[in-house]
Amino acid sequence: MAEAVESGARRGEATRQAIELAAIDLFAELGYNATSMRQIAASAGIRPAAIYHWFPSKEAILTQLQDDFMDRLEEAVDAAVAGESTPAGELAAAVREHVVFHGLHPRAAFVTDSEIRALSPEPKARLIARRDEYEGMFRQMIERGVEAGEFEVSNPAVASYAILLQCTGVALWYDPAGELPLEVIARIHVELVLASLGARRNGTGERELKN
Amino acid sequence: MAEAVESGARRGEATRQAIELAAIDLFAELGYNATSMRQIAASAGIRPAAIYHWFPSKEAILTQLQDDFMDRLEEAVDAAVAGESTPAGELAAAVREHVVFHGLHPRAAFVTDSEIRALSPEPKARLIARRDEYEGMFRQMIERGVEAGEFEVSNPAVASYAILLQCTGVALWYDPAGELPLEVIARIHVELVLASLGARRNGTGERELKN
DNA sequence: CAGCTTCATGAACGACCGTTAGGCTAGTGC
DNA sequence: GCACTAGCCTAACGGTCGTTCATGAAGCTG
Repeated sequence: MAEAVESGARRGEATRQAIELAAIDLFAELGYNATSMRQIAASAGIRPAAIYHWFPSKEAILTQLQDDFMDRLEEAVDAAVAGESTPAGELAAAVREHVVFHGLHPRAAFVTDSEIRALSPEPKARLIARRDEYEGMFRQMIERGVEAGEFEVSNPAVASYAILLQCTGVALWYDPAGELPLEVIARIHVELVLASLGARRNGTGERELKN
Repeated sequence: MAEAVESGARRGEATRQAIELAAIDLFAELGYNATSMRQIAASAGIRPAAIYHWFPSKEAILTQLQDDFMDRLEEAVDAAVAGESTPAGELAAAVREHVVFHGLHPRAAFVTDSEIRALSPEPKARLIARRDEYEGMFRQMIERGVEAGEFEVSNPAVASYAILLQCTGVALWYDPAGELPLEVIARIHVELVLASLGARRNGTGERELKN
């Protein structure tokens, strides 16, 4: 017994995860540039030099976190959309999943969003391209909804920006210990989004408006 | 004649403005923590030590910029709302002005929003309180609109978060050289917001939906 | 011109940064 | 038991940071 992590113990891959967890919390709280490798190491229970056994640089930690977040976000939203057949149904499912995912991983979401500018040109361009592609998925759902007569909106691009901004922002204010469960918050956002697009409320699987 | 700013010239208050302008651009582009006093000084055409004649610290520059932005934003929105008589009219005017103001001052908006965490506890609490108060103004307009039967919304607090996030986000993507004029973007957001709240389109001064 | 204030300078301080070099040690493969 | 590697360490590197200090030119006041 007693495999407890002692001072100086070797933990292998567990160390890598400890580094990532420490980095996500510190980056989210202090910002990437205000966080030092020494802080990350201390929070992970190792010495600064040990980080370089797992990551080639500080920036590599950041890009790893951001790539992981985008991977899992895209996977979750793709899966949610796959079960729908109409543009309105797809968008409702995508919005719901986007909100829930951001509520479950607020720090990773925040770090991915707000630390884009901390990246050097190449990874920066890569991440921006990924987010543009993700936004394009929402815009296309809106455009298809307009063509199908399900939505009525002046400008699908502006609408997609507005939708993603308000839903992503849930990561900024949602409190797991607060009054509103995440599922309720997600449902409210689906209502707001569909209403903003002038969606008819018929057969999209939506519940009643009143609480 | 020739009062041109030479190397080593004394510019008095103009130096203060040069520092603020340089800081706003650099903070917005690189982030507060990634921007050095030496960069600000170089961009303002002075030596680092001269900054300390106008500001007691680096953080004081940031708080000055943030306070100025909030002052002018509140003033602009208050003035816009003052001319309206119904909750829906007030909210429409507030959204319009909020969007326009953020489109006109995107860097200041971005610095105010995203560098809250760079502040030390006391100024941080002050700025958060100010933003909470500003958000409360929007929430109250929504609540009054619900009471007056003009809006239909599950949760006014969540709605106000959603509205402010999508409108504030305009500062992140609006391009003055792009296709859409700021006034059009503002109008689209008024449409989206009013629609999301289930507002009736009667006598709120709104134009037609199409185009 | 004398005295004072304003505005800016060059030089330097101690602190902390990301990163690296090199060594120790526990565990594995033979 | 011996070589080898993975994992982590201590120590230190060169560099940059925010800030301070002493100094002085320029301009106002009398």
